[in-house]
Amino acid sequence: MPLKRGRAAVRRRSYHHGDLRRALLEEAVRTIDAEGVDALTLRTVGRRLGVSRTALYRHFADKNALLATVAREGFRTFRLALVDAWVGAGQGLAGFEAMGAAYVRFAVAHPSHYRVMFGRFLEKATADPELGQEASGAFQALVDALVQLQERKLARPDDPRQLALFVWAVVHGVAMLAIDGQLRGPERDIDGLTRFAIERLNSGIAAPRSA
Amino acid sequence: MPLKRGRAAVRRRSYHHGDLRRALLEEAVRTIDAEGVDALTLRTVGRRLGVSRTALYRHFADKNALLATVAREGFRTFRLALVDAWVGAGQGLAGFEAMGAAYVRFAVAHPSHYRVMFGRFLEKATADPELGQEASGAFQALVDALVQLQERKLARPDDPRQLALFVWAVVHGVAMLAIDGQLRGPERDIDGLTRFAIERLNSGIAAPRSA
DNA sequence: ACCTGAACACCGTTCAAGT
DNA sequence: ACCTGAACACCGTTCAAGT
Repeated sequence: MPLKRGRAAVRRRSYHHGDLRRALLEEAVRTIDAEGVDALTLRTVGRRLGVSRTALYRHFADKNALLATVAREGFRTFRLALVDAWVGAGQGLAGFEAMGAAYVRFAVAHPSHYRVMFGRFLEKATADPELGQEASGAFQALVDALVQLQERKLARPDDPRQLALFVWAVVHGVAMLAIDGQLRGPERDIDGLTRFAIERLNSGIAAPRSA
Repeated sequence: MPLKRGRAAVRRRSYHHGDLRRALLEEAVRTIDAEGVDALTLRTVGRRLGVSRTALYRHFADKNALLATVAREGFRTFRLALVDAWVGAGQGLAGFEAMGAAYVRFAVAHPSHYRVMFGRFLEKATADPELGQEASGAFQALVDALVQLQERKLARPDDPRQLALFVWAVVHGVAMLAIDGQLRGPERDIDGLTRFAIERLNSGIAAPRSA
Protein backbone atom coordinates (compact mmCIF):
# COMPACT_ATOMS: atom_id res chain seq x y z
CA MET A 1 0.00 0.00 0.00
CA PRO A 2 2.24 2.77 -1.20
CA LEU A 3 -0.46 5.39 -0.88
CA LYS A 4 -0.90 4.85 2.82
CA ARG A 5 2.84 4.69 3.31
CA GLY A 6 3.24 7.92 1.47
CA ARG A 7 0.74 9.73 3.61
CA ALA A 8 2.31 8.43 6.78
CA ALA A 9 5.68 9.59 5.55
CA VAL A 10 4.33 13.07 4.93
CA ARG A 11 2.85 13.18 8.37
CA ARG A 12 6.02 11.88 9.84
CA ARG A 13 8.20 14.41 8.15
CA SER A 14 6.01 17.28 9.29
CA TYR A 15 6.42 16.34 12.95
CA HIS A 16 9.84 14.86 12.79
CA HIS A 17 11.44 18.23 13.02
CA GLY A 18 8.25 20.10 13.72
CA ASP A 19 6.51 20.78 17.00
CA LEU A 20 5.56 17.28 18.12
CA ARG A 21 4.74 18.54 21.60
CA ARG A 22 2.15 20.91 20.18
CA ALA A 23 0.77 18.21 17.90
CA LEU A 24 0.43 15.75 20.78
CA LEU A 25 -1.42 18.34 22.82
CA GLU A 26 -3.83 19.20 20.04
CA GLU A 27 -4.50 15.58 19.23
CA ALA A 28 -5.16 14.89 22.93
CA VAL A 29 -7.65 17.76 23.16
CA ARG A 30 -9.34 16.61 19.97
CA THR A 31 -9.73 13.06 21.26
CA ILE A 32 -10.91 14.21 24.68
CA ASP A 33 -13.54 16.56 23.27
CA ALA A 34 -14.75 14.00 20.75
CA GLU A 35 -14.59 10.72 22.68
CA GLY A 36 -13.94 11.55 26.32
CA VAL A 37 -10.93 11.16 28.58
CA ASP A 38 -11.23 7.41 28.87
CA ALA A 39 -10.77 7.08 25.12
CA LEU A 40 -7.45 8.85 25.29
CA THR A 41 -4.62 6.35 25.02
CA LEU A 42 -1.04 7.22 24.32
CA ARG A 43 -0.91 4.47 21.74
CA THR A 44 -3.79 5.96 19.73
CA VAL A 45 -2.40 9.48 19.92
CA GLY A 46 0.93 8.24 18.63
CA ARG A 47 -0.66 6.20 15.86
CA ARG A 48 -2.74 9.15 14.67
CA LEU A 49 0.30 11.36 14.46
CA GLY A 50 2.31 8.70 12.66
CA VAL A 51 4.71 8.45 15.54
CA SER A 52 5.73 5.68 17.90
CA ARG A 53 3.67 5.27 21.03
CA THR A 54 6.60 6.17 23.23
CA ALA A 55 7.63 9.31 21.38
CA LEU A 56 5.43 11.23 23.78
CA TYR A 57 7.84 10.61 26.63
CA ARG A 58 10.32 12.97 25.00
CA HIS A 59 7.88 15.82 25.63
CA PHE A 60 5.85 14.85 28.69
CA ALA A 61 6.84 13.04 31.86
CA ASP A 62 3.85 10.71 31.58
CA LYS A 63 0.18 10.60 30.67
CA ASN A 64 -0.77 12.62 33.73
CA ALA A 65 1.58 15.41 32.74
CA LEU A 66 -0.08 15.48 29.32
CA LEU A 67 -3.49 15.76 30.96
CA ALA A 68 -2.27 18.49 33.29
CA THR A 69 -1.09 20.48 30.28
CA VAL A 70 -4.42 19.92 28.55
CA ALA A 71 -6.15 21.25 31.67
CA ARG A 72 -3.80 24.22 31.84
CA GLU A 73 -4.49 25.25 28.27
CA GLY A 74 -8.17 24.78 28.96
CA PHE A 75 -8.05 27.27 31.82
CA ARG A 76 -6.32 29.79 29.61
CA THR A 77 -8.96 29.77 26.86
CA PHE A 78 -11.61 29.57 29.57
CA ARG A 79 -10.37 32.77 31.20
CA LEU A 80 -10.24 34.52 27.84
CA ALA A 81 -13.84 33.49 27.12
CA LEU A 82 -14.99 34.83 30.48
CA VAL A 83 -13.18 38.14 30.15
CA ASP A 84 -14.43 38.53 26.57
CA ALA A 85 -18.02 38.10 27.71
CA TRP A 86 -17.57 40.52 30.60
CA VAL A 87 -15.97 43.22 28.48
CA GLY A 88 -18.15 42.55 25.43
CA ALA A 89 -21.32 43.14 27.42
CA GLY A 90 -19.99 46.41 28.80
CA GLN A 91 -19.19 45.10 32.31
CA GLY A 92 -21.61 45.97 35.10
CA LEU A 93 -24.58 43.70 35.77
CA ALA A 94 -25.03 42.89 32.08
CA GLY A 95 -21.37 41.90 31.91
CA PHE A 96 -21.76 39.72 34.97
CA GLU A 97 -24.70 37.91 33.44
CA ALA A 98 -22.87 37.47 30.16
CA MET A 99 -19.92 36.02 32.03
CA GLY A 100 -22.12 33.48 33.79
CA ALA A 101 -23.69 32.43 30.51
CA ALA A 102 -20.27 32.17 28.88
CA TYR A 103 -19.11 29.97 31.75
CA VAL A 104 -21.85 27.41 31.24
CA ARG A 105 -21.52 27.64 27.46
CA PHE A 106 -17.84 26.76 27.62
CA ALA A 107 -18.51 23.70 29.78
CA VAL A 108 -21.34 22.50 27.55
CA ALA A 109 -19.29 23.03 24.40
CA HIS A 110 -16.29 21.12 25.78
CA PRO A 111 -17.66 18.79 28.44
CA SER A 112 -14.79 16.33 28.51
CA HIS A 113 -12.20 19.05 28.45
CA TYR A 114 -14.00 20.83 31.26
CA ARG A 115 -14.01 17.61 33.28
CA VAL A 116 -10.28 17.21 32.83
CA MET A 117 -9.85 20.77 34.12
CA PHE A 118 -11.84 20.17 37.27
CA GLY A 119 -11.76 16.46 37.98
CA ARG A 120 -9.34 15.42 40.68
CA PHE A 121 -7.85 18.84 40.35
CA LEU A 122 -5.66 18.80 43.41
CA GLU A 123 -3.43 15.90 42.44
CA LYS A 124 -2.70 17.36 39.02
CA ALA A 125 -2.22 20.88 40.39
CA THR A 126 0.40 19.90 42.93
CA ALA A 127 2.26 18.03 40.21
CA ASP A 128 2.05 21.01 37.85
CA PRO A 129 2.21 24.41 39.59
CA GLU A 130 1.59 26.25 36.34
CA LEU A 131 -1.80 24.58 36.16
CA GLY A 132 -2.66 26.04 39.54
CA GLN A 133 -1.63 29.45 38.28
CA GLU A 134 -3.82 29.29 35.19
CA ALA A 135 -6.77 28.14 37.29
CA SER A 136 -6.21 31.00 39.72
CA GLY A 137 -6.13 33.35 36.77
CA ALA A 138 -9.57 32.24 35.63
CA PHE A 139 -10.88 32.62 39.16
CA GLN A 140 -9.33 36.05 39.42
CA ALA A 141 -11.33 37.23 36.40
CA LEU A 142 -14.43 36.52 38.44
CA VAL A 143 -13.09 38.26 41.54
CA ASP A 144 -12.17 41.33 39.49
CA ALA A 145 -15.67 41.55 38.08
CA LEU A 146 -17.22 41.29 41.52
CA VAL A 147 -14.95 43.96 42.95
CA GLN A 148 -16.08 46.29 40.21
CA LEU A 149 -19.72 45.50 40.92
CA GLN A 150 -19.09 46.27 44.58
CA GLU A 151 -17.49 49.60 43.70
CA ARG A 152 -20.61 50.51 41.77
CA LYS A 153 -22.77 49.38 44.69
CA LEU A 154 -24.20 46.59 42.55
CA ALA A 155 -23.07 43.79 44.84
CA ARG A 156 -22.96 43.25 48.59
CA PRO A 157 -19.84 44.54 50.31
CA ASP A 158 -18.80 41.08 51.49
CA ASP A 159 -15.32 39.69 51.09
CA PRO A 160 -15.03 39.54 47.29
CA ARG A 161 -13.22 36.22 47.33
CA GLN A 162 -15.96 34.64 49.41
CA LEU A 163 -18.53 36.13 47.07
CA ALA A 164 -16.58 34.89 44.05
CA LEU A 165 -16.37 31.36 45.46
CA PHE A 166 -20.11 31.35 45.91
CA VAL A 167 -20.74 32.56 42.37
CA TRP A 168 -18.23 30.05 41.08
CA ALA A 169 -19.98 27.24 42.93
CA VAL A 170 -23.30 28.20 41.36
CA VAL A 171 -22.12 28.27 37.76
CA HIS A 172 -19.87 25.26 38.30
CA GLY A 173 -22.85 23.39 39.72
CA VAL A 174 -25.07 24.30 36.77
CA ALA A 175 -22.30 23.36 34.36
CA MET A 176 -21.65 20.01 36.01
CA LEU A 177 -25.33 19.08 36.13
CA ALA A 178 -25.61 20.04 32.49
CA ILE A 179 -22.66 18.05 31.20
CA ASP A 180 -23.41 15.05 33.38
CA GLY A 181 -26.79 14.76 31.71
CA GLN A 182 -28.87 15.55 34.77
CA LEU A 183 -30.82 18.22 32.96
CA ARG A 184 -33.23 16.19 30.90
CA GLY A 185 -36.94 16.02 30.64
CA PRO A 186 -39.45 18.81 31.16
CA GLU A 187 -38.23 22.04 32.73
CA ARG A 188 -34.68 20.82 32.76
CA ASP A 189 -33.31 22.73 29.85
CA ILE A 190 -29.84 24.12 30.31
CA ASP A 191 -30.42 27.65 29.06
CA GLY A 192 -33.51 28.02 31.19
CA LEU A 193 -31.71 26.94 34.33
CA THR A 194 -28.71 29.11 33.51
CA ARG A 195 -30.88 32.20 33.15
CA PHE A 196 -32.86 31.39 36.27
CA ALA A 197 -29.70 30.68 38.26
CA ILE A 198 -28.03 33.93 37.26
CA GLU A 199 -31.18 35.89 38.07
CA ARG A 200 -31.52 34.30 41.53
CA LEU A 201 -27.80 34.64 42.01
CA ASN A 202 -28.00 38.35 41.32
CA SER A 203 -30.78 38.66 43.82
CA GLY A 204 -28.71 36.72 46.37
CA ILE A 205 -25.61 38.86 46.05
CA ALA A 206 -27.27 42.21 45.39
CA ALA A 207 -26.35 45.07 47.68
CA PRO A 208 -29.00 45.61 50.38
CA ARG A 209 -31.15 48.66 49.60
CA SER A 210 -30.78 50.10 53.07
CA ALA A 211 -26.98 50.31 52.71
CA MET B 1 1.91 -21.38 54.27
CA PRO B 2 -0.89 -23.20 56.04
CA LEU B 3 -1.94 -20.17 58.05
CA LYS B 4 -2.67 -18.08 54.99
CA ARG B 5 -4.37 -21.00 53.32
CA GLY B 6 -6.51 -21.50 56.39
CA ARG B 7 -7.62 -17.89 56.46
CA ALA B 8 -8.38 -17.91 52.76
CA ALA B 9 -10.41 -21.07 53.23
CA VAL B 10 -12.46 -19.47 55.99
CA ARG B 11 -13.10 -16.45 53.81
CA ARG B 12 -13.95 -18.66 50.94
CA ARG B 13 -16.44 -20.74 52.82
CA SER B 14 -18.25 -17.68 54.14
CA TYR B 15 -18.89 -16.36 50.63
CA HIS B 16 -19.11 -19.61 48.81
CA HIS B 17 -22.72 -20.03 49.76
CA GLY B 18 -23.13 -16.60 51.26
CA ASP B 19 -24.03 -13.33 49.62
CA LEU B 20 -21.10 -12.77 47.29
CA ARG B 21 -22.96 -10.03 45.46
CA ARG B 22 -23.31 -8.06 48.68
CA ALA B 23 -19.68 -8.70 49.60
CA LEU B 24 -18.47 -7.52 46.20
CA LEU B 25 -20.50 -4.35 46.51
CA GLU B 26 -19.23 -3.55 49.99
CA GLU B 27 -15.64 -4.23 49.01
CA ALA B 28 -16.02 -1.97 45.99
CA VAL B 29 -17.41 0.87 48.09
CA ARG B 30 -14.63 0.40 50.64
CA THR B 31 -11.94 0.57 47.95
CA ILE B 32 -13.54 3.54 46.23
CA ASP B 33 -13.87 5.55 49.42
CA ALA B 34 -10.35 4.67 50.55
CA GLU B 35 -8.35 4.77 47.32
CA GLY B 36 -10.55 6.28 44.62
CA VAL B 37 -12.33 4.83 41.60
CA ASP B 38 -9.16 4.37 39.59
CA ALA B 39 -7.81 2.01 42.23
CA LEU B 40 -10.81 -0.26 41.84
CA THR B 41 -9.86 -3.32 39.82
CA LEU B 42 -11.92 -6.45 39.59
CA ARG B 43 -8.82 -8.48 40.21
CA THR B 44 -8.12 -6.78 43.54
CA VAL B 45 -11.72 -7.03 44.67
CA GLY B 46 -11.70 -10.75 43.94
CA ARG B 47 -8.38 -11.29 45.64
CA ARG B 48 -9.51 -9.49 48.78
CA LEU B 49 -12.61 -11.62 49.02
CA GLY B 50 -10.66 -14.81 48.43
CA VAL B 51 -12.49 -15.42 45.18
CA SER B 52 -11.43 -15.70 41.57
CA ARG B 53 -11.25 -12.50 39.57
CA THR B 54 -14.04 -13.61 37.29
CA ALA B 55 -16.48 -14.68 40.00
CA LEU B 56 -17.92 -11.18 39.82
CA TYR B 57 -19.41 -11.90 36.41
CA ARG B 58 -21.94 -14.23 38.02
CA HIS B 59 -23.43 -11.23 39.82
CA PHE B 60 -22.78 -8.22 37.60
CA ALA B 61 -22.78 -7.85 33.85
CA ASP B 62 -19.44 -6.04 33.92
CA LYS B 63 -17.43 -3.47 35.84
CA ASN B 64 -19.75 -0.67 34.76
CA ALA B 65 -22.74 -2.49 36.17
CA LEU B 66 -20.92 -2.82 39.47
CA LEU B 67 -20.22 0.92 39.48
CA ALA B 68 -23.82 1.71 38.59
CA THR B 69 -24.97 -0.33 41.58
CA VAL B 70 -22.45 1.43 43.80
CA ALA B 71 -23.87 4.75 42.60
CA ARG B 72 -27.42 3.57 43.15
CA GLU B 73 -26.76 2.56 46.75
CA GLY B 74 -24.98 5.87 47.22
CA PHE B 75 -28.08 7.79 46.18
CA ARG B 76 -30.17 5.80 48.61
CA THR B 77 -28.07 6.61 51.68
CA PHE B 78 -27.66 10.14 50.34
CA ARG B 79 -31.42 10.67 50.25
CA LEU B 80 -31.78 9.26 53.75
CA ALA B 81 -29.12 11.64 55.04
CA LEU B 82 -30.88 14.61 53.44
CA VAL B 83 -34.31 13.70 54.77
CA ASP B 84 -32.85 13.01 58.21
CA ALA B 85 -31.31 16.47 58.33
CA TRP B 86 -34.51 18.12 57.12
CA VAL B 87 -36.73 16.33 59.61
CA GLY B 88 -34.18 16.44 62.43
CA ALA B 89 -33.97 20.22 62.25
CA GLY B 90 -37.76 20.55 62.34
CA GLN B 91 -38.20 21.36 58.65
CA GLY B 92 -38.82 24.99 57.70
CA LEU B 93 -35.88 27.28 57.04
CA ALA B 94 -33.74 25.60 59.70
CA GLY B 95 -34.45 22.27 58.06
CA PHE B 96 -33.52 23.64 54.68
CA GLU B 97 -30.19 24.90 55.98
CA ALA B 98 -29.51 21.60 57.73
CA MET B 99 -30.24 19.76 54.51
CA GLY B 100 -27.78 21.91 52.60
CA ALA B 101 -25.08 21.33 55.19
CA ALA B 102 -25.80 17.60 55.16
CA TYR B 103 -25.45 17.57 51.39
CA VAL B 104 -21.95 19.01 51.44
CA ARG B 105 -21.00 16.88 54.44
CA PHE B 106 -21.93 13.70 52.60
CA ALA B 107 -19.84 14.64 49.57
CA VAL B 108 -16.83 15.59 51.69
CA ALA B 109 -17.09 12.41 53.76
CA HIS B 110 -17.28 10.17 50.67
CA PRO B 111 -15.67 12.13 47.85
CA SER B 112 -14.89 9.21 45.57
CA HIS B 113 -18.27 7.63 46.11
CA TYR B 114 -19.92 10.98 45.40
CA ARG B 115 -17.92 11.26 42.19
CA VAL B 116 -19.10 7.84 41.06
CA MET B 117 -22.66 8.96 41.70
CA PHE B 118 -22.38 12.07 39.57
CA GLY B 119 -19.58 11.51 37.11
CA ARG B 120 -20.70 10.63 33.62
CA PHE B 121 -24.08 10.00 35.11
CA LEU B 122 -26.06 9.72 31.94
CA GLU B 123 -24.31 6.73 30.43
CA LYS B 124 -24.64 4.71 33.61
CA ALA B 125 -28.24 5.80 34.18
CA THR B 126 -29.45 4.69 30.77
CA ALA B 127 -27.77 1.35 31.32
CA ASP B 128 -29.36 1.00 34.77
CA PRO B 129 -32.85 2.54 35.05
CA GLU B 130 -32.99 1.81 38.78
CA LEU B 131 -30.07 4.17 39.23
CA GLY B 132 -32.06 6.93 37.60
CA GLN B 133 -34.92 6.22 39.96
CA GLU B 134 -32.77 6.44 43.08
CA ALA B 135 -31.23 9.68 41.84
CA SER B 136 -34.67 11.11 41.17
CA GLY B 137 -35.67 10.10 44.68
CA ALA B 138 -32.85 12.12 46.19
CA PHE B 139 -33.81 15.10 44.03
CA GLN B 140 -37.43 14.70 45.05
CA ALA B 141 -36.48 15.11 48.73
CA LEU B 142 -35.25 18.56 47.80
CA VAL B 143 -38.36 19.40 45.77
CA ASP B 144 -40.61 18.30 48.63
CA ALA B 145 -38.78 20.55 51.07
CA LEU B 146 -39.07 23.52 48.74
CA VAL B 147 -42.77 22.96 48.18
CA GLN B 148 -43.27 23.05 51.89
CA LEU B 149 -41.28 26.26 52.20
CA GLN B 150 -43.44 27.76 49.48
CA GLU B 151 -46.61 26.75 51.30
CA ARG B 152 -45.36 28.57 54.37
CA LYS B 153 -44.46 31.58 52.21
CA LEU B 154 -40.78 31.04 52.98
CA ALA B 155 -39.74 30.64 49.36
CA ARG B 156 -40.63 32.33 46.09
CA PRO B 157 -43.65 30.88 44.30
CA ASP B 158 -41.62 29.82 41.27
CA ASP B 159 -41.84 26.41 39.70
CA PRO B 160 -40.54 24.23 42.53
CA ARG B 161 -38.58 21.97 40.19
CA GLN B 162 -36.78 24.95 38.70
CA LEU B 163 -36.09 26.23 42.19
CA ALA B 164 -34.88 22.82 43.26
CA LEU B 165 -32.53 22.55 40.29
CA PHE B 166 -31.02 25.89 41.22
CA VAL B 167 -30.54 24.89 44.85
CA TRP B 168 -29.11 21.58 43.73
CA ALA B 169 -26.64 23.33 41.45
CA VAL B 170 -25.46 25.51 44.33
CA VAL B 171 -24.80 22.71 46.81
CA HIS B 172 -23.46 20.44 44.08
CA GLY B 173 -21.09 23.21 43.05
CA VAL B 174 -19.87 23.78 46.59
CA ALA B 175 -19.47 20.03 47.08
CA MET B 176 -17.53 19.57 43.85
CA LEU B 177 -15.20 22.48 44.53
CA ALA B 178 -14.63 21.09 48.01
CA ILE B 179 -13.81 17.53 47.02
CA ASP B 180 -11.75 18.57 44.03
CA GLY B 181 -9.46 20.47 46.36
CA GLN B 182 -10.23 23.92 45.04
CA LEU B 183 -11.00 25.26 48.49
CA ARG B 184 -7.55 25.77 49.92
CA GLY B 185 -5.70 28.68 51.31
CA PRO B 186 -7.12 31.65 53.20
CA GLU B 187 -10.87 32.16 53.19
CA ARG B 188 -11.39 28.95 51.31
CA ASP B 189 -12.61 26.76 54.12
CA ILE B 190 -15.43 24.43 53.24
CA ASP B 191 -17.68 25.09 56.22
CA GLY B 192 -17.38 28.82 55.77
CA LEU B 193 -18.33 28.67 52.13
CA THR B 194 -21.17 26.26 52.84
CA ARG B 195 -22.66 28.58 55.44
CA PHE B 196 -22.21 31.61 53.24
CA ALA B 197 -23.67 29.85 50.22
CA ILE B 198 -26.76 28.69 52.08
CA GLU B 199 -27.30 32.16 53.51
CA ARG B 200 -27.01 33.84 50.09
CA LEU B 201 -29.08 31.06 48.60
CA ASN B 202 -31.84 31.72 51.08
CA SER B 203 -31.75 35.36 50.22
CA GLY B 204 -31.93 34.51 46.51
CA ILE B 205 -34.94 32.23 46.79
CA ALA B 206 -36.78 34.06 49.58
CA ALA B 207 -40.35 35.10 48.88
CA PRO B 208 -40.57 38.80 47.91
CA ARG B 209 -41.92 40.89 50.79
CA SER B 210 -44.47 42.63 48.66
CA ALA B 211 -46.16 39.31 47.74
C1' DA C 1 18.45 15.43 20.36
C1' DC C 2 14.86 12.62 19.05
C1' DC C 3 12.58 8.43 18.02
C1' DT C 4 11.85 3.22 17.82
C1' DG C 5 10.70 -1.73 19.16
C1' DA C 6 10.75 -5.17 22.32
C1' DA C 7 9.57 -6.20 26.88
C1' DC C 8 7.20 -5.80 31.46
C1' DA C 9 3.54 -5.60 34.55
C1' DC C 10 -0.75 -4.49 34.58
C1' DC C 11 -6.00 -4.22 32.97
C1' DG C 12 -11.32 -6.12 31.72
C1' DT C 13 -13.52 -9.79 29.60
C1' DT C 14 -14.52 -14.44 27.41
C1' DC C 15 -15.04 -19.19 27.65
C1' DA C 16 -14.37 -24.05 28.14
C1' DA C 17 -13.97 -26.76 32.08
C1' DG C 18 -14.71 -28.16 36.69
C1' DT C 19 -17.86 -29.08 41.13
C1' DA D 1 -25.97 -22.83 40.11
C1' DC D 2 -21.62 -21.16 40.98
C1' DC D 3 -16.76 -20.73 40.48
C1' DT D 4 -12.02 -21.41 38.24
C1' DG D 5 -7.86 -20.89 35.09
C1' DA D 6 -6.08 -20.11 30.84
C1' DA D 7 -6.28 -17.05 27.11
C1' DC D 8 -7.13 -12.66 24.52
C1' DA D 9 -6.76 -8.00 23.41
C1' DC D 10 -5.83 -4.16 25.46
C1' DC D 11 -3.22 -0.54 28.67
C1' DG D 12 1.11 2.83 30.53
C1' DT D 13 5.85 2.75 31.10
C1' DT D 14 10.89 1.41 30.80
C1' DC D 15 15.00 0.90 28.37
C1' DA D 16 18.57 -0.52 25.26
C1' DA D 17 19.29 0.51 20.62
C1' DG D 18 19.17 3.13 16.51
C1' DT D 19 19.77 7.81 13.62
